[in-house]
Amino acid sequence: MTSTEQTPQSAGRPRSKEVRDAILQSTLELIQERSPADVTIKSIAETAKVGRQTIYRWWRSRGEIVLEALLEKSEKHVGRSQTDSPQEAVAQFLVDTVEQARSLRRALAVLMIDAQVDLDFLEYFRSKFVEIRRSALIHVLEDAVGDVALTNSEKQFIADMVYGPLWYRLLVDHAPLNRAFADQLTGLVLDWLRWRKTRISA
Amino acid sequence: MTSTEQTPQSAGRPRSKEVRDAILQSTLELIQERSPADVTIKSIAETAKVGRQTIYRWWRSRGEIVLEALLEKSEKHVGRSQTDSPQEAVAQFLVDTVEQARSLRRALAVLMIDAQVDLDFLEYFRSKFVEIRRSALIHVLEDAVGDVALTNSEKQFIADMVYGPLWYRLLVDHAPLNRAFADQLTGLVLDWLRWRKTRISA
DNA sequence: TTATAACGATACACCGTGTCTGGTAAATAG
DNA sequence: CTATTTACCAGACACGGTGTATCGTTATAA
Repeated sequence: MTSTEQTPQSAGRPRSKEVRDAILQSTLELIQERSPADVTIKSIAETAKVGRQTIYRWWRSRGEIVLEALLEKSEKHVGRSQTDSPQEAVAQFLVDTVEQARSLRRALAVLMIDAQVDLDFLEYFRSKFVEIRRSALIHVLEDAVGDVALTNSEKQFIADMVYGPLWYRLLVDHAPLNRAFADQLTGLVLDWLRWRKTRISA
Repeated sequence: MTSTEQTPQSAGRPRSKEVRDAILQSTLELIQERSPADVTIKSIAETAKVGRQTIYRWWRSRGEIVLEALLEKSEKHVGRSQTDSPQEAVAQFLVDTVEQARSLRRALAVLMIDAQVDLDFLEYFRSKFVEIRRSALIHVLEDAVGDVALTNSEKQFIADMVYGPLWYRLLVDHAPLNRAFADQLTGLVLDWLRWRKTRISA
């Protein structure tokens, strides 16, 4: 149902990749420059020099556009750096995550806004974005705990403890999304993992 | 600048408390019944059977109305229950906080939405709501650590660790705001306090 | 009584929404 | 080559919310 899925080229004029990219690019630019309320479908169409109907043909809402733009951007950003230990991998993951959240702050806020207004999009946002990030974190953590099996409840809890404060800072903006914050998260997570390893699994 | 402040009754017809209450009450009702996008100034005025100008005279935005309604509601809810130990006070505080967040979920989401759209309101929301709650939590925690002095950084960190996951669950709605969640938070906080007490203060 | 300000109601210009239509461009099927 | 199909831009449309202004009224202080 999203614009990423493509029909097997049946008939008619094919979709223009240039137009699609212009829309996604213009959306991210507008978010940087304007207030969320001023990033409208109309303003996106005008900035991308595109007919408004073209946007409505491929996306159902502003949120879907922003989400697709972010997903495409993060795919290019998969340059994983080498680390010596699984613990360092956790630290690196959190530094990267916090830095990404900082640089994409405004776009992420728009995603969360639109998810609150549109329940269908909240569902989509959860499955295509939130859960992917949570799984990635948990994967890195499981490498760090070694052969200790984490329960489902523990996985959910630790994911909340990382992404909760992250989104909270991103939205409320009462404290910076900087290296110190990433280090605090790392400390908490690694301490918890250590404590978990030395415990007899019930 | 808010409607709670009153001029010292100079001249002219005084402000109607009935009208004010009707507006706040209608706002909370509408939030329960409708999507955030359908809770408009217009719909609030119609539901409260009030002129639209009357609303604009006392509040600058939808967010301010919702915030004032919530603040008034929580003031009536100050019935603190007695607890034996400071640790139990922490547990009780978190149970109450999670339960409040659950029951006021939709209104709180509207607050966060409006804070993202309007920077002035974000500032107001932080000072009149977020920081108050953070201070209350920290106050309860300081009773529980006894004579150990918490650094400012530690206070901010622990507040993020509680309110972060709370808002995250409230907004993303991937897991319930129930007693189990409150207990998880309590466990984390009390473990952290124990660990903090046994450490030499640097 | 007069001045002042709140209140309900209504009208207004403005803007974004989502849909539709017309004209054109780019592909496939026959 | 022609017919068909679909994408694309442009413009128009009705709808609804915004924030302001105005009018008649009501309630208070001086």
